[in-house]
Amino acid sequence: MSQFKIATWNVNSLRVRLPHVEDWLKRNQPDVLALQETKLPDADFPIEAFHALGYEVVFSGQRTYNGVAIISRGKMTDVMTDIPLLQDPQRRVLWAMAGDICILNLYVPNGESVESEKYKYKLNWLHHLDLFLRAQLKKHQKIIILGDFNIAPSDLEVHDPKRWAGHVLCSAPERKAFQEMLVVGFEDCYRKLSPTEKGYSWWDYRLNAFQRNWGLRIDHILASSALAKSCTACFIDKGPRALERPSDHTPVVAVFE
DNA sequence: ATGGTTGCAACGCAA
Repeated sequence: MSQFKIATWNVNSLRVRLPHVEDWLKRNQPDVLALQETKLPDADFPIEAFHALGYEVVFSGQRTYNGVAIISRGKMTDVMTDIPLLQDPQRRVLWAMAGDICILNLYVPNGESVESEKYKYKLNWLHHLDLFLRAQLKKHQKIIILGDFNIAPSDLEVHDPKRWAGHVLCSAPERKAFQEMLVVGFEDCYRKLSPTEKGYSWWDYRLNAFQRNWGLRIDHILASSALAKSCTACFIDKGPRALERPSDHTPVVAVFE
């Protein structure tokens, strides 16, 4: 493999965003694209649209909420849709191998607010993810974790840190859980290549947040140490967020060579 | 910046 281009995009309904995704694939030609919030039951997944563009697909969906998919140029094997020991009816996890690289596509729970039961669910979910990652790192050298983490890892990833201080997506326990992933053996590709740049991947639909650049960087691509060495680029493509009827997230891309 | 918008699907829930 000379070059491997991988991207993540929370599309907030694949039914609505399929034209954007098709157009983006044609223009950007990634080897792998991980999607979150497809909001589609598996029976309704637009398999043919991706085959027509020369891509294989695997997906784990549900009606109305959540749903993840991996779009890949090459065949995928060893597909898993759940974190062991985490009984979760919500479809948020998709693991697959593409060649010798393990891909883990995540739609981490949002948490709603730090007072919410959903926040407890988020932290428990992240704890089980940590256990799973430790186990997988013992078996595999090359792992990429990517998706909507619903965590802004530091104040550098927040347009207005004072307004967000202590709130969900920015709270200390969430940031600790993210930091733990780096400690066990992953690197944040965007931060590795752009140590001080303020780039966001999500902007609220309300109050013209995108036009005002009131955003957060909550969509991430993490690479295991063995792979991170070969990451030559990682960038956020703001283009799709500026289209008519956009997702509230925009794609994040990483290149390995 | 404590209101506001989007998607789903049904007039509320999740983000």
